[in-house]
Amino acid sequence: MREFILYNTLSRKKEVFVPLTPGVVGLYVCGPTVYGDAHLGHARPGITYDVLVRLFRHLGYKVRYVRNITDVGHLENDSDTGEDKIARKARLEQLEPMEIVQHYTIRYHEAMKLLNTLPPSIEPRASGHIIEQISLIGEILNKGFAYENNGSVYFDVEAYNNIYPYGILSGRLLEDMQSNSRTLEGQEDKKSSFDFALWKKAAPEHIMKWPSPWSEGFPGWHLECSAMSAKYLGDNFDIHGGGIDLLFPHHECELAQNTAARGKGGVKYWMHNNMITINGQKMGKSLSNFITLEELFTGSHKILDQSYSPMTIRFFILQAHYRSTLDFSNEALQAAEKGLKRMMQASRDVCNLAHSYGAESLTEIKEIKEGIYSALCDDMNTPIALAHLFEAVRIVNQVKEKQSKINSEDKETLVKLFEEIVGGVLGLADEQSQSNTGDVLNGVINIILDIRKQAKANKNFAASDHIRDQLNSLGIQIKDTKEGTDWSL
RNA sequence: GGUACCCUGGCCGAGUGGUUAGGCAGCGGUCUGCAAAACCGUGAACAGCAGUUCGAAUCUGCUGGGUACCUCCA
Repeated sequence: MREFILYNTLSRKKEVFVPLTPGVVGLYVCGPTVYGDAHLGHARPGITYDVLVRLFRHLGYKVRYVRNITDVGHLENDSDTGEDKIARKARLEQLEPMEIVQHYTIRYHEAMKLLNTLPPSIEPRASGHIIEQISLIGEILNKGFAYENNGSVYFDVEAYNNIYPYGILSGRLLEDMQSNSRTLEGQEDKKSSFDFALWKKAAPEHIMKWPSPWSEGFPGWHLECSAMSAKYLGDNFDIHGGGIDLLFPHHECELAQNTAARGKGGVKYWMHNNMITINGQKMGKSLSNFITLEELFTGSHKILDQSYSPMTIRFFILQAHYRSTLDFSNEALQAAEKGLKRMMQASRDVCNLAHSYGAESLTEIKEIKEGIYSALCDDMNTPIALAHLFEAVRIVNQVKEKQSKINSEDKETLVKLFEEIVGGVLGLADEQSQSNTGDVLNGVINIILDIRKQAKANKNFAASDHIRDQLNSLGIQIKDTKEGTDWSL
């Protein structure tokens, strides 16, 4: 099996990936808090970890991919009065919290499916794992790294920091943070502002609450990932992923909880995707400068010049390395759209290439293949892999245009590359296939094109142009090629 | 204020010491009744200054500009 290199946030270095169990990968990724529509920012981790999973499977690993749904415990802020995000949305829309959760979970799944991401192996919900979370709080309390106050339980960062280093993941020191902290309102229950809630006592009117040894309440946000990752992947597992904005405090707290309860962090490789920016600024809910995926797919947002297909978004994201920020702009999306179109055209053409017996083998093709694999296995460098794939596109086109020849073995290599890498690992599906337009429409258009062909043969260009214009006004594009006339909606 | 990161050609975006990234746009060409599309080819960059080095986009320092995290955020 080929060596796979992965950047580990914990060590701040690229490391050779060695799974805890040979041939098996356990991956946990922080999923969405379902209180709003998925936006372009959500597409980044969705696609990043999807490609990671696809790549591991392609390389022969068995992967268990766990991605949670946060449906409780995620507060608007860290003060005692901070409202649960979902409860708040439910109050505003006069719905049950679980109606909000159901609605946005379904919509999230739909968006992820359009982006051609594979579903996770397990998709646990925080509200379905209250028992596990309560039991984890008990362990942390027993070890002396948490305290109860007024029905709520808080993680004791200072006590923890006396034994284990708090801040190793995000690279900060508690002392630094203490000397530079802002004072927040409404934290009377906590010993220190760095302490974070493991269990919160719920107000009487609160719906999302469960009984516990301490109070009727609900679990803290950071707790769910510790509890659910351990449940489905074990106390030790290979990779924990998520957006880089979750590094602190979420992942730092998770690591602390794991260590406090079990004496070890439990995660071998921490992996973080970077942000998508808009005009150089992070795209996010709190900044309300985000574009939802639906708006992108339909073009219904004032800053969008046009709509962009899910695969365009996917391609756009894959053209940047996952650890780099990626700036959104119409220009960049349009460039991605055209590049993708060319890639997919070659992907379709490669199967129909005529190979020549006795044509010399192109060493370039082997180099391209090697380049693609080594790029993907070097911390999942998809932009480099795509660059090599575009070299393959050029070869396909040259053969297609009869500017060069290819033997059957090389052709097979190319076919496999497009199938297994473009379609399989990168997950770029062909959106242009006409199979879904219906046989009747296909037939009708073919009849019309046949009439136009006859008009052209008779040099009746007025008639042929008229047909073209009429079809155009219906949104059907006509392309005259050497082989005949292509059309697309 | 603390910590970290970034600044690459018109745009997006790879690249950690010496060789063409790639995509889009541009330009030149092929094809075509025309158009569109498609295809081929191609010029162009490393924020500024100083240093290390035989040699730096790549290492070091300074200056300028920007971003992220420190409160919820993918």
